[in-house]
Amino acid sequence: MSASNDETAAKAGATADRIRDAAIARFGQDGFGAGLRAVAADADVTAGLVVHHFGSKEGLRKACDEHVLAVMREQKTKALTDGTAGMLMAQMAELEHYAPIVLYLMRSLQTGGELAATLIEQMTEDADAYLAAGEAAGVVLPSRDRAARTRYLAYQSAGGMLLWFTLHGSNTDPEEFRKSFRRYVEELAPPALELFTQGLLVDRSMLDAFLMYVPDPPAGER
Amino acid sequence: MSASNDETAAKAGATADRIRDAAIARFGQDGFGAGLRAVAADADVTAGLVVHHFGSKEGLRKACDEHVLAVMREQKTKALTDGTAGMLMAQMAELEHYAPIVLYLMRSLQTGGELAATLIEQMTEDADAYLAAGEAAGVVLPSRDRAARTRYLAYQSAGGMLLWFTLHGSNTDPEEFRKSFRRYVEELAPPALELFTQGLLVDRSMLDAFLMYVPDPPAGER
DNA sequence: TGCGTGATTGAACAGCTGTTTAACCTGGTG
DNA sequence: CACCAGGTTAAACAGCTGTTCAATCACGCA
Repeated sequence: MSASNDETAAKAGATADRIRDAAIARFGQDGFGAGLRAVAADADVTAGLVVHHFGSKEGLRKACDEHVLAVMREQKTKALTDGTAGMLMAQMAELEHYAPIVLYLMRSLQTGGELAATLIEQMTEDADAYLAAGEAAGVVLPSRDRAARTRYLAYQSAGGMLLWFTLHGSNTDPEEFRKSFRRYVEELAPPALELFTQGLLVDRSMLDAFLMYVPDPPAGER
Repeated sequence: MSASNDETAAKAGATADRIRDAAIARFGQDGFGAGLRAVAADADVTAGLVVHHFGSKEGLRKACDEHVLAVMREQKTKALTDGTAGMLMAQMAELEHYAPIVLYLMRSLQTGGELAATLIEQMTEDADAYLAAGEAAGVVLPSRDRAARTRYLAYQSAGGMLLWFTLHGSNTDPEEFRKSFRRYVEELAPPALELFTQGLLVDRSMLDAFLMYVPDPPAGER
């Protein structure tokens, strides 16, 4: 009894999960404008069953968001960085298995919304901790406004990646997505590291010129 | 005769232009999923007239792209930079008048497509010339791979701005858009200039570590 | 064995989409 | 004046959208 109970519950949950996973993949590939019937067909069910399980299309997307968020939290513990360049590669390799979820995240960033805000908020928190540790260890230079610098770096790196995939991403094939991701890192990591290492300008004149227009961030109002 | 001829032609062209401008504004605010009837209503015409003038929705978008591109080219001559911080402000102030076009460009970046690719290509070219001039003038540090660095900077800055407006942009109101744009520059310009001035890392160890994984960009294959 | 509950389906719904068609109206031309 | 071209409109088209409804099916429970 309990066996068949579990089996039924498992099967029922399996169907809902299958629909959710199909929705994540389909939304990630075609955007959130994809129709319910397309998602349903991917999961070998009917459109009516999708709304039966998730109430509405918005409910389906909310379920997708929550699941992606759960996976992110689960993976976050493993991703505690150590600061070497090899870790970047390792993370990237691991990402390949989670390609649909990464694609969904990219589509969320592209569209906006709560998940996207949460994602970059979490990225900012992680980067802040990472940079603070680096600063304490003496490998990262101190900043006039560390929070502002972290936010800047988070927006730039996430936005740059988003733009890259918006322009060069063959979002239909996860295999192509994997290649595109590797090319992105290979092409943009060297100049990024060079910029982080040596900067761009030879002196402080432009920085000082701009600081004359705006008050010092930590001092002024707010 | 010629007067009424011109008047007729002007009126006819004016209607098509009015539809195009309405489409630019509407697409910029609601995205390219906006319906033809919404665009038509904004221009006080019928949906049928829109397709009569532009053939199809894709034709309408193509006309919008071309017009935006033309405005960009026209404005490009004025925007020849001089390298001071004040020029950034001036450009920004001028942008406020072109808010619908800037919004349309942002939406193009968000959606992808030919215009978006052309936009960042042009940004890259401009930045490359700008950086080369700065390098020659001795205010910009040389790079291991100047093209890669330029591409990196273009993607990062454009993508960061895109992401900013995707998350914080009240894309309905052009007034709100203006405020959002100012806040973006005020919040992100200081850390950007700081990064450009002093870099982020204290030494070359991370750069050297990464360069062990990939061949030197100018030397290796390609 | 029968009851009942939940998964699942197919059909129908109203509303929107881009596009087509026929008619209308206005203004310039022969 | 008649005529034709082109701007403009309202209506209709097929197709898609999310959602609803009734019916069917399978299975656990008493």
